[in-house]
Amino acid sequence: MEADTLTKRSGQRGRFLTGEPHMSWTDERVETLKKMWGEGQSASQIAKELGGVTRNAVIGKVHRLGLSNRTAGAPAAAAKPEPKAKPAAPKAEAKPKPAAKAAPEPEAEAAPAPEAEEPAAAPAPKPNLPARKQIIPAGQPLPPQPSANEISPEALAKVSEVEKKAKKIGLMELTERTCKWPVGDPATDDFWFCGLPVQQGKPYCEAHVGVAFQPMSARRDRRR
DNA sequence: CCCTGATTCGC
DNA sequence: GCGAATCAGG
Repeated sequence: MEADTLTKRSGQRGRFLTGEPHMSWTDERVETLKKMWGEGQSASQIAKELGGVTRNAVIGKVHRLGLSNRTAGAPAAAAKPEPKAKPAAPKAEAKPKPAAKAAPEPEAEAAPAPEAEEPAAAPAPKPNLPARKQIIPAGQPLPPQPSANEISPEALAKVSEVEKKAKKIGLMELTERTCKWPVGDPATDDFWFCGLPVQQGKPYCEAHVGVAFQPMSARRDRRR
């Protein structure tokens, strides 16, 4: 019957949250922060989720809470040489490197997966794959891997065309705003990602979205 | 260019 | 305590 043990919920004033100018770090919000940070979410993602705060605010809070380091099973291989000498130099590491071959980091961007109408269990796209050898290094939610499929010739043509304009970026350059369409063979030097601006809410650029998300109307009839 | 976290410092 | 500005890096 402790009525004041924590009174965590008594902090809510009589206002409902809706675009409040001053978001404070309520117990609830801090909880979310801890949870997401612990999960490896980025500060910007957390900030977006919480709303009303910037990633700077999130980072600042994280540090104040003393959770600057999210070591939780991840190797991290942190090389934390005591910062000194310069007032601004302790900048090294602390970034999730997808190239870590010692431990897969369960970092997921949470694929938005629009169009949830049809059970698109079978991926479809096939950007570029003359041979049958796909050995994706990272074991993360990469875009649907290629797979023989019938796609509108026009869509494919569009892809072929867009591939010429593709930025041809590397894995490191992938962001939520870059088309994540893989091209080529990961095992060769001829592998890259489209990198063009993605379509709102989708992981690929317009051209690749076209072939990635087939309504399945065009792909049915595949009996053999 | 986009992004990441780290730190500083005025509020 | 808070977070914008800044920094340092990928």
